[in-house]
Amino acid sequence: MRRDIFQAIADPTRRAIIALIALQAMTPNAIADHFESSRQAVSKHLKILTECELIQQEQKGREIFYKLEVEKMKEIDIWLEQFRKIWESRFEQLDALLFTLKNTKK
Amino acid sequence: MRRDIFQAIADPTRRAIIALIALQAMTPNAIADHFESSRQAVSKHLKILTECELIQQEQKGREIFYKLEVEKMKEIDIWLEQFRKIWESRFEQLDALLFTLKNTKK
DNA sequence: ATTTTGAGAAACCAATTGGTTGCATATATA
DNA sequence: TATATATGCAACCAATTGGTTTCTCAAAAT
Repeated sequence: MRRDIFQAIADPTRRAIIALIALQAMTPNAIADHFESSRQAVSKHLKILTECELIQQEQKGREIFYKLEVEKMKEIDIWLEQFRKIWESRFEQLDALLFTLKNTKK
Repeated sequence: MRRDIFQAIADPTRRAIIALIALQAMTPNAIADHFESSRQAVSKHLKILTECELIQQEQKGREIFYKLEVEKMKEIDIWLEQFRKIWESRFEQLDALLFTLKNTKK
């Protein structure tokens, strides 16, 4: 069952977890405190995020800190790149149009 | 049942459809020709993409052309922004470190 | 006018998902 | 040493998902 980053970020709770631990690593219990759902539900989300290497574990005694592998997020950025090209070129086209209008007005 | 862009791009077929019609609008049949699955399956994907306003319909006779609303993709870009800040600041930190090493070496 | 074609809608189905509860295990703490 | 705490794992469950087949309707083509 191949995990995929796009599937991982599809769930809103998972996106919230990612944002939560983006700045500092946290334990499952600490993370679960921020949500309605149970620790086990959060743990399942953490498992999915770990499987697609979006987060990493760091064991400290009996606690496990989960930290975001922010580099992995670049994969989404790379996928977006193709569309960014399109919306930017449209913007340039609009820009060129405005320039033409401005100059023909004189 | 609130549709969400992150859920929409979670499915690989849907991502492929998005990429396919990014440059030119296409009919369901034309799109389905590019995939293994049936036209009905593709139509369901198109429905989901329409519901979250990632694509738009243009009726021409009995044909319906689906075109990408590329602006909508910016929503993902905006969400990514917070993480881009983090990975860029890390890069700057690394940059600063390399700079320090280089200068202390002398 | 009849037939073919493009497409949405509905009914159905197996697989997956997000969640729960209960249990097992290892590490702290009393 | 006995107890409390942190966590993972497995079994189970209802809801959702991605898919199929069948049906209907409207627009072209014959």
